[in-house]
Amino acid sequence: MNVKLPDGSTRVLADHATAMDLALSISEGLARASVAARVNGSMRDLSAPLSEGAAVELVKFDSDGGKQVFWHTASHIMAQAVKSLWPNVKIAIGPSIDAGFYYDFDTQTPISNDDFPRIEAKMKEIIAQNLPLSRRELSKEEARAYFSNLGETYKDELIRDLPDGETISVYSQGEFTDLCRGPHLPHTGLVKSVKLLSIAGAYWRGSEKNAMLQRIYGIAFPAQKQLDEYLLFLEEAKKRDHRNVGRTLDLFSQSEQVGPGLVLWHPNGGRLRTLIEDYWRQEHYKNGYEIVYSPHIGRATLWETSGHLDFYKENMYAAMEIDEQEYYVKPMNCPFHIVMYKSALRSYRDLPLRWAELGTVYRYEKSGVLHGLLRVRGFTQDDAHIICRPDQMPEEIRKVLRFCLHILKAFGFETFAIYLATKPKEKSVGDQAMWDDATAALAQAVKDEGLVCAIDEGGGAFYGPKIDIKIKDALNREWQCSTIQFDFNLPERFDMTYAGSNNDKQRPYMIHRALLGSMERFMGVLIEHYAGDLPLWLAPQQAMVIPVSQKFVAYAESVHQVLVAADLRASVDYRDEKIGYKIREAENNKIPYMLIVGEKECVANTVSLRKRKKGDAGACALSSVIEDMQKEIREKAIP
RNA sequence: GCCGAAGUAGCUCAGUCGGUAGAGCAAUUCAUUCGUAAUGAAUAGGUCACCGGUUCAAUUCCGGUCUUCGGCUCCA
Repeated sequence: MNVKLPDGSTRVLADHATAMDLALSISEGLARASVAARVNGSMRDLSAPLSEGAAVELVKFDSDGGKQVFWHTASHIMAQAVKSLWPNVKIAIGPSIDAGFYYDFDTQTPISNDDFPRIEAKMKEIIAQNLPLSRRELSKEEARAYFSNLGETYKDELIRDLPDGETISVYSQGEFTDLCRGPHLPHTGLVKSVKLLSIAGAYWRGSEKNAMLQRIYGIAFPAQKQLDEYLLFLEEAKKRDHRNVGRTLDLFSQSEQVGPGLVLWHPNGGRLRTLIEDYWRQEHYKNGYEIVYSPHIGRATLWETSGHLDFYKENMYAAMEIDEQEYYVKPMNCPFHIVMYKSALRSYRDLPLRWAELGTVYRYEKSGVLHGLLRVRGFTQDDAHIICRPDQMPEEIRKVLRFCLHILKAFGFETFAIYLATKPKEKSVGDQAMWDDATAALAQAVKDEGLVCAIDEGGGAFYGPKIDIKIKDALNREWQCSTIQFDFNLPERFDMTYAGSNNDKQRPYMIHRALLGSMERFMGVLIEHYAGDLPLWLAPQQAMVIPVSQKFVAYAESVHQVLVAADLRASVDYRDEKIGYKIREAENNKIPYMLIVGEKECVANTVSLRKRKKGDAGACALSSVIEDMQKEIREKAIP
């Protein structure tokens, strides 16, 4: 029989040959490295027989699909190990994830990380046995009977919910059998290295109403070296953690006394935030926005009109009474902007209006979700509302998307993942034509910018479709910051209107958007992206003048004066310490420029330049250092 | 909110099978006046998260609360 390979060539194989046979016919190395096969576009076991004319691609670990198969098998191995150590444990689900795998268990006695070595040892035994994974297909009834006999009630429930008549596949390795669509590795021996990483609770089927299961996360690789590299990566991520960097750079803190999810910005963090905000304001004015301010609280009637007291109350803080009137702390800025809109009659000639506010909002977030700067209870959104006519809408969307990317790029983010969320299936407001128009405009804007987006079908808010932009950081992790959302709800609720050209009442379109998301989250992401090594234009401290000894303090001070006069953020390390000590500290504090001054510099009227992480660069004229710095600032150069 | 783990000096962490605690770094003082990632010595610093209970005695055991961490759910 003939099969087609990805390069377009065909290969002749014996009848009933498998993908493994194909691999072996090409090379033994390929056979060893293959984890599965993509046959006519779908993933199959290497042991599955091929059919005449099939298009076959051998999948190795280094592809996304290969990793999925590999980690999925690893999760089965973990489940087998756990079952063999605790036979009464019930197994739930165990998929591969972006990085590794997990398996959910229902356990009588809790498993803890102290048990990881035992589980890992057991897994290694299973791996060493090179157990083949074999696939079997059962009818729904057979499968249910099989798993309920074993007392695996979760598996039974999963099968129960599959469509009738569906063929159900199970995979076995040794004495362990699991419900699984597959495919899997041909045998357990391919998993050369494995490490369990963490354990956490997880609801069965992700619902708070269901039982809490124990989820064990792990990672595995075809070679020990890859595991070592991955563990190194985890360490790197930990080093970048904005909570640690924030402490060492003295950017911010949180306090039990102040309350969870509330951020204290220290002078360094305050400086960074001011720099971001100043740039943000400047760019908004340049791009046709006006900046507005609104209060932190508003009367209950405002939130009744907006619908927040109906739909968002659980996220809002309790009312406070002022002069026998109820007031609420704002969880959003939009109602204020709308009331502002309504403070005057608006004409079609006035639109579009683009109103931006660095609006500080407070939301009750469940205690368990708080996380450093990334998830807090009080935060400042870089919010804006664009109020426009329907005919202006596509252009406004294009503009806001372009503006968004412009701002994000200025901060050094170059790659994005864009998601277009469409009309939800259940509840929504606004007629279908508006949804279609708006969704099409969003999709078109993404296309016009030469970008691609993933469609999040039904993922929109009930009040309109949206685009979410996730930025990818230096470690390729995605962070949600920007969002561009249509709102068909609030203009209606507040009865926003403008006078059309015939003096008829028209309803404007309203778009909410945040570019950075919130100051808190964005700064958290920024810190992790740069691991604290901020670009010069954002560095709270741009230069440190370091006198070699106390004798040169006066000269150091004169250098400092020149830097300050040039609008650079500099200080002098006056301390009576050795130069190595002061340099070490400046490096640890991620100060971009160190200007060392001693006898030589004092005499020659120069400075000795040392750039962050780059080491000694020798003597330079102070003026040329300043020029370099100013250029670097102007260009927002990436370190 | 739920599951699990944790909270000891400013930071990172030891420790006490119940008899009120220790290191390194940081800080302060003194000496040193130094050339590109840690000079030396001394000193000070803790209601062992908080509140109860058990006990002759609790930082240690028990209960509750708060906070943090890892997840789940949710989300800027």
